[in-house]
Amino acid sequence: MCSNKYLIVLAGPTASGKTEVAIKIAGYFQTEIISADSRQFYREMNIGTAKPSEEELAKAHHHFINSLSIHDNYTVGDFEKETQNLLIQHFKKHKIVVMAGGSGLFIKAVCEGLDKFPVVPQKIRNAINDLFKKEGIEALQKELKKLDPKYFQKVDQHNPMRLIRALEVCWASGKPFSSFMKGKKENRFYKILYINLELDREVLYDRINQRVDRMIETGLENEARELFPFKDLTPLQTVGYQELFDYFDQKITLEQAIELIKRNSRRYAKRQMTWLRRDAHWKAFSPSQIQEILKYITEKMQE
RNA sequence: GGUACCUUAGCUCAGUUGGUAGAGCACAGGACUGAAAAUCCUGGUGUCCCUGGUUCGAUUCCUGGAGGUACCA
Repeated sequence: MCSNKYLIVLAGPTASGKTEVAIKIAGYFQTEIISADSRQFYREMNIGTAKPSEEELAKAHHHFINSLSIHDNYTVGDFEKETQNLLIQHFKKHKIVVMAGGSGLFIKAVCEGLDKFPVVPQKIRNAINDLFKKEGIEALQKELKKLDPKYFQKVDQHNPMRLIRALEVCWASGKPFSSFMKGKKENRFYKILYINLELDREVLYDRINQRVDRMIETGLENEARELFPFKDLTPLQTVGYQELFDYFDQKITLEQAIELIKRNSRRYAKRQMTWLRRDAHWKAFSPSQIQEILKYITEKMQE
């Protein structure tokens, strides 16, 4: 397919400098930014998600940031759909757009598409969660083995979330989960440039640790305290909040919570890098190589 | 200054009746199609403080250092 529309995907681990680089790219090409940071969508979460500041948000239009409440139910499927609609509109007038974020699955959904699965009523998920709570993972394994033996062979059988997800689709549709999996990549109507920000591990970890200290200084504890009543909501299953919730519950001290936020952020960054590593299409830059990045994009668009 | 105890992985420590060692955490690698900042799997990374002695062989026993902790002066 021939297209002169370009989606610039800017990824990289947390604290690698995506926000700043994305704003510079958007500024240079006079375009907008689509966020692919699944936690920055939520209005109620600010400091802990390292959301762009007011000042940064004013420099470029950011889509999806502050678009949701923590009380909303939102899935990566919704994100894929909304982003496609947005891109259709956007590319009518513009040639290029930037998508920046660290949520690998969300990026994949936009770039390659997800298979279509039936909508699962909340009741069904609750029922399966109850089953898990009462009878353990063995019950989930047994049930999935029965309903979708093909996927059961493939799935990580020790991972309750994988099992629950597959089972809820089986229960909701009456068909095996694997029957919905076509595994075919979507042909997008735009071209995609994959850019990945990389830093030495030591430097990255140092940035993460310092950023956590800054979050604490700027009031993360108060932000988390206001969200404490909602600590069981999915959006709050997030590094930087769960640790403080444990502190509020007097399970750990504040100092311990801060150390854990740092550690869990480092681990999160490591998982992000693992996710990005599995595809070879990333072109790596350091966050300071703005000129090189702009040049790379410009050259690619002329090809 | 004296006495006692300690020194083993990045950290806290266990252990080796003398055959070069193992836990927790930290860390590393990986998986991952609607909970994804979630969830799950795998992995010990080492001048056993230094020096000399005994011994086939010393991280382990003995001498002498160095550093640390506690108590007594």
